[in-house]
Amino acid sequence: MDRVDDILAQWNRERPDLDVAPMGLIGRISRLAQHLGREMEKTFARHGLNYASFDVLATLRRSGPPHALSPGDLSATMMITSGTMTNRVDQLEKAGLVERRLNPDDRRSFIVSLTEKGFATIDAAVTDHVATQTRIVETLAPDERTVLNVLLSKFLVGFESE
Amino acid sequence: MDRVDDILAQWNRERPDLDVAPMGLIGRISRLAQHLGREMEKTFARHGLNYASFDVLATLRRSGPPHALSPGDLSATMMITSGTMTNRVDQLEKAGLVERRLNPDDRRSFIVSLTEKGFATIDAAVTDHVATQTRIVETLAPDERTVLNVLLSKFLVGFESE
DNA sequence: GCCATTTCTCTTGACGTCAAGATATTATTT
DNA sequence: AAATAATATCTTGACGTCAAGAGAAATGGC
Repeated sequence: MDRVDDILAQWNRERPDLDVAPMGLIGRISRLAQHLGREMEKTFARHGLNYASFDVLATLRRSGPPHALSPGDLSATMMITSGTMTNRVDQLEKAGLVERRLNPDDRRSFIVSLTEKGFATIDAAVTDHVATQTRIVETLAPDERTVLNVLLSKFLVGFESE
Repeated sequence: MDRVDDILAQWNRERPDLDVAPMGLIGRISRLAQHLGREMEKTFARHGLNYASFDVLATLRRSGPPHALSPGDLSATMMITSGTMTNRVDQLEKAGLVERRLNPDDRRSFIVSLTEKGFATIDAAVTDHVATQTRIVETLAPDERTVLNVLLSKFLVGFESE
């Protein structure tokens, strides 16, 4: 029994002609994402980051050596527009966590690469981040997490294949 | 196999010391919420609304007659700050969808109520919205939706009880 | 009854995002 | 070789959100 149940009960009373069960499923995912996001932000803040900057640094870090990608490559995995990517890189460059270099092969584009400071920052942050996440998912039993992952993945593939 | 799996594989290669399974679960919920949100916005736009305005109108509508609540009551169910609520009501008032009236019982607060136009707008929008949601969740079989709901609810309660 | 505290809403300034368009470069066609 | 189309990034202006704090009114303790 969560707050979404209350919302559905209200709809059933006021609009009995509607089958609002799908609203429950989608509402739970949305609200959960909101709660999770806020919890994650706390961890990021401890390292002087926010979700946006963590996302960029993490993508560079996990891409492996030489920890450098173009803005286009970066935004491909991030569900954001090019303008947003420009802004994110600007902030990180000011903070000295990444560098923008010319791409010798294509002068339209740049290469965004982790600095030493950026590498150290993201390595510490991601360690902390995983610890936070591990604590959070302990609400669910291991086999529940497995089932949840399978269902979410199936749901997600429907969007990503479009 | 979704894009989150690719991300986890990268982390396993670059940071084998970390157990990133929790990141998969949380990442899927976040990405799904983002996809779902964008899909919902399309429906709202057809009725001249966005997520923010739909949310307010829907809360007033499902609260039942007289379809009126204070800004405080409204924001209690909406996970937003008071400043955000002020802005939302301002926009809706400009559009003629809600009215702000004095609360005779407490002169610190107002009563936000649906106008006739607001009522008609949200009734049409929510009908359309539920249709969209119904289509979206059809990716999953009915019993899969049931299981997913139970697990998400359990996860959600952990946050809401804090 | 009075004062401190709490409650409720609004204001301000900053931030992250997006859509649309501008600019520069590369790729393709003719 | 020139003209056209496609690509990669950045710029601009608008929007929604939040945190922090202000102002007004209600509440509780003395």
